[in-house]
Amino acid sequence: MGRKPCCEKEGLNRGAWSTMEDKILADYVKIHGEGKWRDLPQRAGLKRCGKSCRLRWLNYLRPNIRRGNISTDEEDLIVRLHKLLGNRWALIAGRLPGRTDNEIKNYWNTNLRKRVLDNIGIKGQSSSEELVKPATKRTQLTAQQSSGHVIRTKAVRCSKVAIPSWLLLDDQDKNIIGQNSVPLKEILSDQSKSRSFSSSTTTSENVNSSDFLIDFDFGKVLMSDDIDHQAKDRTGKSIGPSSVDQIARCSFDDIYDPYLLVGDPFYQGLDDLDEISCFLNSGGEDQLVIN
DNA sequence: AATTTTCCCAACCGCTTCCTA
DNA sequence: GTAGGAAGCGGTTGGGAAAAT
Repeated sequence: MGRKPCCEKEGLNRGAWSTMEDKILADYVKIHGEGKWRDLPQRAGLKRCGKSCRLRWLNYLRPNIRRGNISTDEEDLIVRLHKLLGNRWALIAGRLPGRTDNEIKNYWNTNLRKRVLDNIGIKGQSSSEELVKPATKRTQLTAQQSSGHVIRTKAVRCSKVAIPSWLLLDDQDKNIIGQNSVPLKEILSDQSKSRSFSSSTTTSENVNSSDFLIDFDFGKVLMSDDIDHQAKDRTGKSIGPSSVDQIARCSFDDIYDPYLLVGDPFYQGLDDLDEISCFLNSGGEDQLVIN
């Protein structure tokens, strides 16, 4: 038994794509559009697996793909986004126009991971230019990986996000939260009733009732350039330009850092985003352990 | 100059989620 | 409500290029 293969493997081309194959695929997609990848090879006359065609299109042939060196700005953004999102390469790529998840993943694995690991503990260095590229050796990397804190993420969609009250904007902004919002206070209250909720610093009492756990399509919101909102920080001061997209951009400097460094009472113990992520992804099934 | 080692990245694999009948 | 197929995603691999010996 075993998993059914996505397509017949026999008689299919594998490995690097030829220019002829690229042309056939690009022409086909230009005419017929994306999608129906499973049927595409047969229709287009390609001896390739549908998944392979999809990947080739998305990572290489698609228009507006940016190729070439990743700028220091992009690099800095990748580091910040990775700090926030973990190995959610597709989400990270969504913030870097023209870059693909595969490219960012590769760039992270070959360039940034080592540098970030090397700089753990060195505070106050936000500029990637200050990060000196080490003479990387595979053996050194392996040693670091084995001794370091390697976090393996599960391939799950990020669909819920906790919004603290101070990040909630005005009434207009609350409209984007949607119908499925649940006050965190309620959730945590239920948690503490139904199970031993392991928290040394946090109780449901010090959760502001206007903090929300919301259903959230991160990708959609981040990709949106249309919705016009003003972001305000916890003091009410305007912190952001006037679009959600830009809020997303500025959030990593203006929201994320104070999020951890200043610390809302609720978030004070929650500086381990993985704990939050696990908790959210589990739909409350996992215990949220706050140190 | 030849060989070996290391690095990089495109492509593959398998799992999860989404969609639809 | 659910089963099955399609699509999306992240981890891993393989091979060519570059660097080191």
